[in-house]
Formats: sequence, C-alpha cells, structure tokens
Amino acid sequence: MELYQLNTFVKIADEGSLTRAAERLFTSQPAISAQLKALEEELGVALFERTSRGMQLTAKGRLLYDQALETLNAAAKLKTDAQQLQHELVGELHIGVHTDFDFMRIGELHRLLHERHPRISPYFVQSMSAKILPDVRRGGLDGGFFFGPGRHADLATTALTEVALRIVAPADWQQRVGTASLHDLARLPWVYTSDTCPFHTLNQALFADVDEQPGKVAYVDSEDAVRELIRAGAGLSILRADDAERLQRRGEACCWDGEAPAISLGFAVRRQRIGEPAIEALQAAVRELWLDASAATVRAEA
Amino acid sequence: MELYQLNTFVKIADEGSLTRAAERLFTSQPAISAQLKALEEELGVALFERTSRGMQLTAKGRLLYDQALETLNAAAKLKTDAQQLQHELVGELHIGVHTDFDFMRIGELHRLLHERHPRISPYFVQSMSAKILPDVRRGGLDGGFFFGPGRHADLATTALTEVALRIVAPADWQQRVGTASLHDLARLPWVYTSDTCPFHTLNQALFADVDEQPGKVAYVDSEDAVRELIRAGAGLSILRADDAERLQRRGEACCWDGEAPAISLGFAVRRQRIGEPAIEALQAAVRELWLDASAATVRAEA
DNA sequence: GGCAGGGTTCGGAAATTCTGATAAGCACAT
DNA sequence: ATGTGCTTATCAGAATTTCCGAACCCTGCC
Repeated sequence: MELYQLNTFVKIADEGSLTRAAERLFTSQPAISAQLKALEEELGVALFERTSRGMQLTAKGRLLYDQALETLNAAAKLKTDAQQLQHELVGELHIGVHTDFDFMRIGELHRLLHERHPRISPYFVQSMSAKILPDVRRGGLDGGFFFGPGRHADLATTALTEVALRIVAPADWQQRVGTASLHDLARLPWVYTSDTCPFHTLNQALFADVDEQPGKVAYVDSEDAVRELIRAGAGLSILRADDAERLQRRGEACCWDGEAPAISLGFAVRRQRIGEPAIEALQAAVRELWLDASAATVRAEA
Repeated sequence: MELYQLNTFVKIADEGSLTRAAERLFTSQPAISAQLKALEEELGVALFERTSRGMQLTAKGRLLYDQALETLNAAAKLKTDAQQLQHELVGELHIGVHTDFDFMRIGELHRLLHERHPRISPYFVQSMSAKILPDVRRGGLDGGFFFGPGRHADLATTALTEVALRIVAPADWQQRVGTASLHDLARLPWVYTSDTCPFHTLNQALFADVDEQPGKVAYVDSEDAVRELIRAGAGLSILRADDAERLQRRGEACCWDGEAPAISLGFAVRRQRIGEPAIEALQAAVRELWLDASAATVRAEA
C-alpha cells in the first residue's frame, strides 16, 4: 500500500469515474485501474461498485475513504512542514554566560535570536570564563562569553567591548582603603573566583610592578560568592565597575579610588564550526547586540 | 514521497544505522541508502548526520520523525481496519414494517442484526403492505414485512406465521354486532386503510358469498387511524386479533363473535438480490426470529 | 442493432528499484 | 604507522514495477 494508491483512491471517489480521475492525475485510465485493483486486493475490500456509468463507493469504501484522506493529509503536512524547515535554522544552541544575565543582556539576545530563528532553542548556561572557553573548545557549548584575552588557536573570538573594573573592599574598610596605594592594598587579603579566572591574571599583572604578592587569599566559584564574602568582610576583590558602585551605593562595600584596568569582554565559538548557519546566526546576533550602532542607540534610550 | 520511504526513514532513525535498518527491512543497504537520499532530496532537508559510526537524526530530522510516524500509523490503521471489514457486512438496510413495531418484534430483530453485524445500520420504516411490496421491488427498501399472499415474480417471500384477525366495531355497537350474521354486518359502514390493503381484499373475499357489499366506507392511511375511527364510532374494521381484544378490554371497541379468517404474515426481498450477503443476513435474522424453534421458545419465556 | 461511454485486460515499453561489488571515511587496537 | 572493523556512498546491470496503447466487454440509449 503506497500513498500514490491512496491518492488515486481518493481521486476516483471524488470524480466518480476512472476516466476523469486519470485526467486529473495526468496518467492513463488503465494505469489507475490497475492501481485501484492492486489496492483493493491488498486490503481485501471492494472499494467501488462498478456501474455502467462510473465508479461508486461501496459502504466499506466510504468508511475507508476518510482514513485514506487522513493519511494523505498527514503526508502532505509532513512535506510542507519539511519544505518550510528547509530554509530555517533548527536546533539547540548552548551558550555560556560568565556573569550577570542582565548585564550581559541575555534577554535581548534571546529575543533577537527568537525573532530571526524561531525554531532555535537557546540554552543559556551560567558558568565562568575559565570554564566556558574549554567547554566551547570541547563542543559542550556552542558559544560563550568571556573576560580577558581568550587567545586560542581553535577559537574564533569577537571583542565586544571594554568593561571598566574597580577594586572593592568591605564597607567598613573605608579607612584602610581610601587613600591606600597599590602597594598597601597588596598586603590585604584578597578574594578571587578561581586561579584560572581572568581577574586573577589581571590582578597578578596589576601587582607585577609592586613586588609584593597579595596576602591572604580566598577562592570561591562565582561572582555572587565574591560579593557575599565582601559583604562579610573577608577581603578585597575586583568587580565590574557597575557592580562595585552598586554595592557601594547600597553600603555593602566601598571602592578604592585608584585606577583599575578595564578588561575586555569577548565572545567565542569554535573556529572549526564557523560556516555552520546556526553558529553564524549566533555570532551575528551577539555582534548586532554589542557592536551595532543602532542597537547601541536603542540600548542607550532604554 | 511514498510510505515505504517514510518507513525506512523511521527504521533508520530507530536503528541509528543503515546497515541494521536494511536487515530489519529485508533488503540491501544500498537500497535504503538510495531511498533515504531520494526522500531527503524531495523534502529538501538533511534528515540524518552521517557519522563514521552510523546515522544520527538532525534537529530537523527529529522534528519530522514524529510526523512520519503519524503518517505511517494512519496508513497502518487504514489497512488493519480494511482487513477487519473484509469479512464484515457493512451498510444500511431499509426494512419496511407494515404494523406495530412491538408486535413485529422490531427491537429483537434489531438486536439480532446488530449482534451479528455491528456495522450494518438498519432503518425500520413504517409503511403499509400495499406500499412496502412495490418499494421492495423498486429497490427503495431492502426488505419488508407484509400481510397477505404477496405473489410477485421478482420477489422472494418467506411465510412467517398466520395472524389471527377479528372484526371489531365501536364499543357501543355491542347490540348491533353481538349476534349479527355476516350478512347483517355487510350493511354497516366499514373502515379500511386503503383499497389496495390486503385487509380490503380479504374483506371482499369474506363477502363474496354474501352478495351484499359493505355499506358506507371510510379509507384512512394507517392502523392507528383505523383504531381512532373505531373509537369515534365510524364503523367496523378488521384488525389483528390481539389488537382487537386489547381495544375491547379497554372498552374502546367490541369484537364480533363470528369467525374471521387468519391472514399470513410474510417477509419479502427482491429475488434478484438473493445471494447478497446483507440480504441473506437480513432474511436469516427474520427467519430465525419468526421460524426458529429455539427463538420461539425464548419468546414464550419472555 | 448500432453507438457511446464506461471499465478491464493484455503485451510490450519505460521507469523505478534493487543487488552485489567497490570505494571511501572514520575509530580503535596493535 | 598500520591494519581491522565498522560505517555510508556510488556504480552498473539485473529485476521488478509501473505505464501506455490497443484491444475487448458491458450497459444504457437512440
């Protein structure tokens, strides 16, 4: 039993005649006669009554007609859906996000992707720069944001912007930190997210001139934890300037007045996968969001 | 796009391998490779990712897999349903009933037919002997009950039973009718259902000896109307004995004490259609109900 | 009785599908 | 590195299926 047989079955029933059905199917009358005969034999049911004026559905034929139509409709839908999919991007994108979702404008990114490619399901996974880049390289993530240089032979990275940083301390350290020099700060206890964290690298660069290594150090595994330790008075840390100033406004921390270097925000995908439509779409959306002038304007207005 | 292609699509997806799918489909690996290729080209969608260890559904393939399965299931259901129908009787039977449904045990007949042939829809149409037989001959009815001889070259009739009749009169005619002779009755007004009604013929036979024709006559078109006219005091009529006696018990009529001939109850189908399974089934059910000893017993017990 | 319009059957042609051998790619073990 | 074992892709020719055109049969109608 094949679809073309069901189709001729339905057409014969609609037309009530082999001859007319043959015309509508652009074939010869004996051809569809044979198709129908084969179908009837396979089903073991006489679908039509042959009269001298054409073909008339039998009672059984009428019962099966609806099911034939259903089957054909299911097949037709499959085909049109497939051809719809032809030029669409479909699938999942796993995207590593290394810091606050709102700062990273993940909502906007999601909307952008969904508008252009409604059949792509993005998964945003919170992680750290230090874990995101290896995950992208290994294929666990399709793309990811990161701080720092991010130089890898097999990663294609896009520099998005520079993010201002500040050195923050617990709120009641205002006295100790206010006028301190870098040299002074180095003696105080520090908190990092991990030793592969780009902030850590940055820090070491910061103290390269000062030949003094930070005193007591705590390692935690998220920026949330850093903020918490600062609130708890554990030590200094480097945070995004906006983050730091918000803490200060709330009285949960104080900022060191001196210069802290900016860090570059980037987005990485595997170099090997460049050319894949979904990867291209992802990169395009990220670039549009962070680099495109018009998008930036929209953001400023919002 | 054909069902066999959808089937191999699904099988490949299930097995994750062309080779294994080929085995399950009892064909060669190149054959299904070609089938899949043709399907993918027609849909314009890559359904699988070819890896060195087999075939893996793409995201689009996964979306279309369900629809392919649905289509195949619809087709499979069509086929099994057809093969189910193969040995079933399907269709409508229009059956003419010329007198009370309960007396004709139409409920039992329906139950009998439905048990044996659940896909047959019987339509019981109330009519009169005089209309039923021509309708059966013309094909408007598939079968019908009738009173009287029912001799027709193109009808196959089954004699079911003899039905006792009685002559009834309005309740307050007790005096006029009680000891009357046929000769007396002939002078009184009569009511018939129609002049082609077998009762009418019967009546004329009844008065053949008596050379006196019934006096005033009313024609109506149903037994209900006859009963109504008797209640209204319009005239005499012939009714089934059970019917007549029931009227008498209720005080709505009185019965003439003399002999009234019985009339034969028959069932007719077109002779030409003997051999058609549905017609045979109908005849069989009617005969079983009216002629079969065991069925008669059951009726007596009930 | 002939005609027209319908469906069926037939042999040969055309198209499709299948097969078996072969090639080529990848993973894993040696 | 090399070989082995697995996979899928491709090809030419064989096998099968489907199709066409011409016959034929049946029925209803003139």
